[in-house]
Amino acid sequence: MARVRIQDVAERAGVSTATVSHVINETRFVREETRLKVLTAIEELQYQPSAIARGLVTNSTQTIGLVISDIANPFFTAVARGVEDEINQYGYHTIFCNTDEAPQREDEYLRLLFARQIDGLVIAPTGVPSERLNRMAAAEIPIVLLDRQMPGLDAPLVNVDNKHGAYEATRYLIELGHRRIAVLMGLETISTQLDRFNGYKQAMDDAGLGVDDSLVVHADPRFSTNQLNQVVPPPNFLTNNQMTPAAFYALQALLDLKDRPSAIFVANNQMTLGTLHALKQRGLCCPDDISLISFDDHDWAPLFSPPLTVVRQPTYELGKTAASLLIKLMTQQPVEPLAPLPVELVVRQSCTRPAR
Amino acid sequence: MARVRIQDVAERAGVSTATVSHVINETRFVREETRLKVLTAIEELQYQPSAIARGLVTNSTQTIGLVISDIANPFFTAVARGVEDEINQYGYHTIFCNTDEAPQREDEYLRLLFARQIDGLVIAPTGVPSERLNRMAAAEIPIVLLDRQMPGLDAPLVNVDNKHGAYEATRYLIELGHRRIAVLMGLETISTQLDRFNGYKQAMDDAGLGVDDSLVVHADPRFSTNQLNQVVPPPNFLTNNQMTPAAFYALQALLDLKDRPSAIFVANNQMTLGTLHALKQRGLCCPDDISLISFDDHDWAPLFSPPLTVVRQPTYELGKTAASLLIKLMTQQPVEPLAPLPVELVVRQSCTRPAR
DNA sequence: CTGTTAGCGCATTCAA
DNA sequence: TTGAATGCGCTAACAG
Repeated sequence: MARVRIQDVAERAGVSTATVSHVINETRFVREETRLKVLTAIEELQYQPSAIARGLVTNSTQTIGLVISDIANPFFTAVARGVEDEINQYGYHTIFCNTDEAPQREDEYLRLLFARQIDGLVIAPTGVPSERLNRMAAAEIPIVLLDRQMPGLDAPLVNVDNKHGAYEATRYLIELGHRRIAVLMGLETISTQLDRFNGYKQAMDDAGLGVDDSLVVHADPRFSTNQLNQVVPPPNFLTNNQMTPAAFYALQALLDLKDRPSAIFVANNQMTLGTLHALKQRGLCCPDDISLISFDDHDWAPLFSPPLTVVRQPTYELGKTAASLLIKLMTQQPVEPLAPLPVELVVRQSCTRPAR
Repeated sequence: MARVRIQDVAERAGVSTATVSHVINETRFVREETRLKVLTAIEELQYQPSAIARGLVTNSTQTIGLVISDIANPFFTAVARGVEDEINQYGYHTIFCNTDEAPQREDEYLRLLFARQIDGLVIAPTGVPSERLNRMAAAEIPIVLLDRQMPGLDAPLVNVDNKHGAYEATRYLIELGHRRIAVLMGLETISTQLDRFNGYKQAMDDAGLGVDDSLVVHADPRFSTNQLNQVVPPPNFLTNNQMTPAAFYALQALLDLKDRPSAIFVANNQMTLGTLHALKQRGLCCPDDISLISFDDHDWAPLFSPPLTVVRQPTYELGKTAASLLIKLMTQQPVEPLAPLPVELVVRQSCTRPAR
């Protein structure tokens, strides 16, 4: 079944293709009578204009790219849904790209998105400087940075108040009486992780505690499962996200410490999962043996044992806001810098006063 | 900065556009010397062929559509990631569409996907007969049904063994000694839900228990929060998925029963969340007051209180398989019907022998 | 071994 | 108030 073209409609309606085009796009006046003829023909033929052909001539595809780390990461699925919902209202479609934090994958996706002539881009960059991203900016493709800063790139950023959230989390622990507070961080190239570390540091400094380097743990997703197999049997995770096992392994040394910390601040939800499994495997009880507070809430958190105390961030809104900003950029509306979205401490039961 | 075109490359390399096209696509022999000239020009100009223009002439876009209910549903995010990973290996991109189970949204998305000339479609249909979907099939767009059957549509289905999984879950409860076993189902238009109900029914029948209609609960997502506001204060869910509150409300009558069931089989993960919140709000303890088994596992499940006993389904593989089937369809390879993917009972601690 | 040219399906300028 | 003709950037005959 061959595709119905605009010319088929024109012939059936007894008009020119120009007229058909104009009634479809409402781009110049057409006499009501002929307009109806055209509309009827369209209906009868079930005509659907080709977005491809249209894109070629208008130089716009009504498509945006969304480059994130991993759609299976609950944080990003909520964000993605926010982007999608907002952008759809304006007739745009989204191409999803999972980088898994690999700069090379990021680059490859950007190449493809450019080839596909996207009208705009929302990206949570891996953080590694990207020549291609700069070129896209130079080619005047509207870009919005999502969640993470990208030094050297002149694009608006939509993020949450990471530093403040981390500060509040840490201060909460301090107020409960904790002194030895560990922090579990992910990749340092990600500005979000740095911001959260700085919030932690500030709170420790403000309390006169300072940062004990032995309590700062970095989870490295490249540190694969195999390397520690002999030491600790790895739990089976369904997700193929490397951040979770990385956290699991990174924590082993910390938990081996004679002078174990009494509390830990975990800087994202994927690492929280690894942390909980590590505690469980050692038979450590949270919060009795160790208090736990983590960044990012979700619907399951209150059902955990114990219910998780978290810093909640407005994930869905983050996505919506980024998309809405991109719309403005794409329609040449003025855009001013945005304040970070507020976060909120949600106290449940995974933190308690330290023993003794 | 104007876009670099194939002609710019041709001029710079001192050849025709045809030659440039052929070295890019390796579609006819080009003398090594000229080939290098072209490659150099491409490199120097940072030339990126326009996928749009190419699509117009080749009548293929290297894009597929993925129509699901909600990317924020953990089941579908895993599936989506599977589809994405597989399809990317073959150079295809994915446009995601969330129907939220609304036939109207489904229709609108299908319209847009058709306009965008997708090369193939993976769809978990709402189940409502779709004229447009049939037309797409008639237009010979390769289609793979994901997870759910669509009567009247001649397209291969990739699903899991829902009936068997539900059977095993129910039999497990029966073997524990339960007699009054409730089932919580979602929309009846979704074949998956029906299959699971049938598995439940079969197990009950085989055990000589039969199905007690008062223990069959249907969660209806259209039954919005407002309608029961006065009766029960709704919990605040972060997700905007309606299935979760729907389950929460649907369960109220069941839990009000004088002769409450001693166990419940919940037919998907979104409803499990609502169920757990409903139990929690009433101060009902699982598994002491009521045993719970549900369909679909995830990484958080073992960390719950209690750790959830579930029927695990291979979500990621489901997506991969669907995509791989679509690839075959799109490349005219022969395709034979696929057996449902196997599921697995994962026993944790949310089920116990009934009291007394 | 390479170049010329005709469209792909549409929006849009210029004429009428 | 409408039509004819041009070209978006590319691939694929056809020609040489």
